[in-house]
Amino acid sequence: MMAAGNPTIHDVAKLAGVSTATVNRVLKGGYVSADARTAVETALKETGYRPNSMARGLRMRRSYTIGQMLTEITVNPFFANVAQGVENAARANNYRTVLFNHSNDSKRERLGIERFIDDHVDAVLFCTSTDATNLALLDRSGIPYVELERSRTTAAPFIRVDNYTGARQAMVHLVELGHRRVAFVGGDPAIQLPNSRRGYAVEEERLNAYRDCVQEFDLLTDPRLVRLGKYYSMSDTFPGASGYRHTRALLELDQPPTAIFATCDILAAGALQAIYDCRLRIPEDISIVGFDDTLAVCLAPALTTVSQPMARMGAAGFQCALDLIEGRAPLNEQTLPAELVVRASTGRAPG
Amino acid sequence: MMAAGNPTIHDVAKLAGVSTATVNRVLKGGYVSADARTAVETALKETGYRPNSMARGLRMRRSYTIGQMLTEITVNPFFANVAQGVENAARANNYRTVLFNHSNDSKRERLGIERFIDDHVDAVLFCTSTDATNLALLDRSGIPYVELERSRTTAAPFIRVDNYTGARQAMVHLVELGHRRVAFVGGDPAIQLPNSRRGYAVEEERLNAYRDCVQEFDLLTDPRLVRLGKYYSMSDTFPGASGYRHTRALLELDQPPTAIFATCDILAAGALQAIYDCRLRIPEDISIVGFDDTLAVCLAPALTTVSQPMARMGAAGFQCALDLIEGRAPLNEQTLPAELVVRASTGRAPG
DNA sequence: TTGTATGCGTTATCAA
DNA sequence: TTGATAACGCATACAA
Repeated sequence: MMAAGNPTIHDVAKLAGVSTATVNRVLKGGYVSADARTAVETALKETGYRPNSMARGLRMRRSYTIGQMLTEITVNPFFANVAQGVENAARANNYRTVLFNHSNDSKRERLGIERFIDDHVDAVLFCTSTDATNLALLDRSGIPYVELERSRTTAAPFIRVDNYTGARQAMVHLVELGHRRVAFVGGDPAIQLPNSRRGYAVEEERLNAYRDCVQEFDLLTDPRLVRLGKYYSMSDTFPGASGYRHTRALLELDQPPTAIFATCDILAAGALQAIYDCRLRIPEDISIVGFDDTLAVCLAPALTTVSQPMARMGAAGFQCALDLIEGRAPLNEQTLPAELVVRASTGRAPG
Repeated sequence: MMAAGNPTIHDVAKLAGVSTATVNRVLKGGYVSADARTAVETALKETGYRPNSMARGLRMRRSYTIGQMLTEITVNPFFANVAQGVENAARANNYRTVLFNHSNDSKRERLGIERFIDDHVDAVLFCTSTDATNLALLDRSGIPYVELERSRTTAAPFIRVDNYTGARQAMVHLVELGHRRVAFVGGDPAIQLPNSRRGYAVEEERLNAYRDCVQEFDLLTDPRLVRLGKYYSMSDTFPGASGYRHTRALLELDQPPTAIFATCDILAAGALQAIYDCRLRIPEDISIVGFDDTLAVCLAPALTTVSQPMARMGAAGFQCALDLIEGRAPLNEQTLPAELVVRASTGRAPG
């Protein structure tokens, strides 16, 4: 029924008794007589013809592939969710995606970008990039890119989340529950990789929201309540180890906090373990809010957290990339909202 | 310095003053004079030439791409870990991978396979496949495939994990801690998708290990202690919801178990929530063991679990695929060990 | 309305 | 040791 290998457009043409140009016309739309059309259509069915994407890519000088550079899909589910959002949008537009995880290693990222260039990806999406000089490689190859979550450059479109407002919701929620001694466990703006000059840094926004709320609602001010570090570790066996350590330290304070705002679910997971070890009860003894909404539903108790629109961010990123590919000019910056999801880890302040 | 677009092998040839054939020879190895070689090498450097993978793929009738069909990367971290293992092995062999998630929907899987065929992937890896008739599509296109974790066919290479021995370790561990009333919360062999005739089914193996140990160690036999269902739900907001429900039911028994073997970390996460709600203490009041080692380290308390060699499984799967592609005959079946990791959720039986 | 012919960038055969 | 050339499968300009 079928020759060796997959049928080509030539096979279809021969079977239908027309030229490849005619087959192409019924495929892509164009002037075709009714007779020719039906002949081609039956031939199409008979052969089960499917175009060869490499040949098409070569001819069209377009691979219909976009590269996704991720920090590390296995370490934080955040990335899997973003990737999924990109993937779905891409599929819907007949695009495929190729992933690469750089593990926050700029050299690895460079390798990945070179791979992407070899693959002739039509664009690349970063979530997130480590280094502006790597991005320059893409500029040199004329490959457009967009940045998600964090940005290293001001030229490329940037999809961000409103971390400030999201973090603020978390704090307001705690204040409304009567908490006045609230700790912050989160990313250290200082140790983050060099950012662009856009003026938004994930860490700063979250920390600023905390500090502003401490002021505004006249909460307890104590520098020991603010614990900065990394969101998760690539090297520890447990990525949330630092959340654990910070929380242990907080609980050993003469006056421990009644609530902790851990600005990443992974950090919050570590915090939950520390609290468990100290035999404290959540939320009766202490409340905790996370950020991201990744692990949150899986933890015990289910975590109140600031939910990031991961899939939407991915989809928006893909749309920007497609605009760039097709010569349209996307917004240089888009801000998506984050929203507090209240679950079981927050309650009225004790005492 | 560089013309529009990426440099081609022609650009290199012209710059070096040789033919493309000579450039190809220095690239791929062959008889080249010292003079020509140095000329080409400098031209290579100067242009920053990188071969066009689509042109190569077209010419070689090989895409250097393998398709990865996953159940759903965002629902169970298991898949992200397997995918990562595949990815790393693939990169090391100059292969790239393309992912597709079917969400246990056989129609979606079919769509994905058709995509893979269009992409002319050289092979596909399933983790896991839903339907043997979908696999037949690949047979028809002459695309080899391998199955990971579960198999629907006996023809394709199959990489499996020794679930029986893994589960047995968990049970023995509990027995050694003095538990005699042990519950099983796990997958129902009956509701699983139709399996191949290989005689191993993940669910059966785990359940059999449980049952054998109950017999062998003379543990309490009570049908109410065995709770079967799905490992995780795609539709609930919390994939571990059924673990929660089963555990609640178990705790309401007149004689609740002193230990629960939940054969998936997601199920175990639900169990932990139920136990937390009931204000029981782990492991003082009740012990719990999971399976997979995905969420385990993140839970409170850190979960004792049977660790699956996810990355190894992915790497082995890729190796099989490569063997198939290059005409070697890989083992038809490979069994990888699973190993108990003891953490904080298991302790001596109370009382 | 249809067919012919060419090129996309590689690889590899063959003749020189 | 080297270069001209053909072919992979598709899309399309141009001719008919």
